[in-house]
Amino acid sequence: MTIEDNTQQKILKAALTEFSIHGFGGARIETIAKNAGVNKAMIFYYFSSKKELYKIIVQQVFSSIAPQLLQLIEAKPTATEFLEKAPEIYISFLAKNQDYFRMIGMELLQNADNIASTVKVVLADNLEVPLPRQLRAIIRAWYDEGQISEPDPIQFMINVISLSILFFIARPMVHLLFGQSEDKDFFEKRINSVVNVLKNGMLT
Amino acid sequence: MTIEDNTQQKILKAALTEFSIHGFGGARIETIAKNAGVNKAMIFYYFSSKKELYKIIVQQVFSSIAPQLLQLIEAKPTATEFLEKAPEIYISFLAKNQDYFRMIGMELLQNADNIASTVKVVLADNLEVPLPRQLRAIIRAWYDEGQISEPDPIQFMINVISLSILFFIARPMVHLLFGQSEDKDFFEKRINSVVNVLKNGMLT
DNA sequence: TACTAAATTAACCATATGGTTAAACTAATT
DNA sequence: AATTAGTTTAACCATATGGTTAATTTAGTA
Repeated sequence: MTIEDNTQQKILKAALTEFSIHGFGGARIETIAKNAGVNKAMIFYYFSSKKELYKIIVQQVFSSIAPQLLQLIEAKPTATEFLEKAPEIYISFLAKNQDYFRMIGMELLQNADNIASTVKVVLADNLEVPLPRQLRAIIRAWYDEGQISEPDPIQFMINVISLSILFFIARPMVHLLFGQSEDKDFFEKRINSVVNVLKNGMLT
Repeated sequence: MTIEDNTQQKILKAALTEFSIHGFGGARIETIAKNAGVNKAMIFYYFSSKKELYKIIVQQVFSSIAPQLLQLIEAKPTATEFLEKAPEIYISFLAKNQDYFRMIGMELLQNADNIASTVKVVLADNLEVPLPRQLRAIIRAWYDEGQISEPDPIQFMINVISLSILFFIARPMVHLLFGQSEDKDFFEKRINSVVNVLKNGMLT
C-alpha cells in the first residue's frame, strides 16, 4: 500500500489494525490473515508467534512517535516555544495515526509491565543521554531561569501530554455526551485551547 | 467482602478485576471463577453469558463515577469552585478505584460504539435534564459572565478531564521514564498542579 | 421426617483458535 | 530442462474456551 506491498507488510498493517481494535487477547490471527488477504500460515511463516507479531508492532508504533519529540527537544526551545509546539506535534500526529494511539493506550492499560522492554529500547538505548533525563534537565532549567511556574518536571510533562492526548481516548465519550460533530477544524481548536491553557497556566 | 459475600458478589468482584486487566476478549471465565473461589458453572447460573456479565460490570463502573460529578454540579459552583474541586473528585476517586479506571479506559478504547447504551442509561435517562446539557449550559454561562476565558464548553471539559485522568493511563510510562517513586503525596501534588494550571489557564 | 426449591458440582460438548505440516507453486539460476 | 530456494496453500492437530447438563447437596418449611 505504502512503500512495499509484500505479504509481510500486508500482515503488519492488518495486525496493527486488529490489535488496536481488540487488544492482544481479543485479536484473531485468522482475522488478521483475512484482512491482509493472505493465508493464515503466512503469519507463522514470517513471524514466529502471535506474541512476537504483537511485540514487533508495539515497538514499531512507539518508534514512530519518539522522533517527533526528540526533534523538538534538540532544537533547544524556550518554554514558550515548547508549549506552543508540543501540543501540535502530539495532536496532529495522533489525529493521523489513530490506530497507533489505540494501540499505545491498550498497551498502557493492559501490559503495563511489559512496556518497559519496548519503550526503553526506543527512547533511551540509542541515545547518549536518555530522552527522559534530557527532558527533566531542560524543564528544570526553565524553572530555574524563571520561565515557568511549575517546579516539578514530571507534573509539567504530565500536564502537556494529558491535555494533548487524552481526547483521543475520550473521544467516543465526548461524541456521546456533547454530540460533537467534529468539524474539520476541531483539532485546530483543540490545539489552540491546549496551547492557551498551558501557556497561561504554566508560564510565569 | 464488602456488604455481602455471596456467590454473585464474589463473581462480580473477580470479574471486574479480570476484565479490567485483560479486556473482554482476553478475560477468561475460568479465571474469574477460580479467583472468585466458585465453580465455573455458577457464572452461567447467575449471568446468562460472558457478554452480559461484562455489560453489567461496565454499567456498574460508570454508575459509580457519575454521582460525584452530579453532586458538584448541583451545588451550582462558580467556575473557580468547579476548577478547584473537580480535579480532586476525579483524581482521588480514580486513585482508589484503579480497576474501575482501567475498565473504563478499555471500554473507551475498544468498544467505542457500545458505550452509548451504557452511559446514556447512567448519565441521562434518570435525570430531567441530561447531565451533558446541564454542564454545557453552566459552562457557557460562566463564559458569558466573564468568569472564564475558554469560550467552548467542550474544550473546557476536555481540559479538566484530561489533566485529571490521563495520568492513570500513562502511569506505567511515567514510572518508566522518570522512575517516579510515587510517594504518598504524589496524588496531592498532582491535584495541586492540575488546579493551578486550570485556574491560571482558564479563569479570566 | 419428608418435601421442595435453590445452589453447587463435575463431567461433558461444540467450537474457536493458535500453531504445524507436507505438498504445491513460483521464479530465478545453472 | 533441471535444480533450487523462497513462497503460498489447504488440511490438519491439540488445546483452550464459552457454555450446557444431569446429578447432588444445602437449606428452608410443612
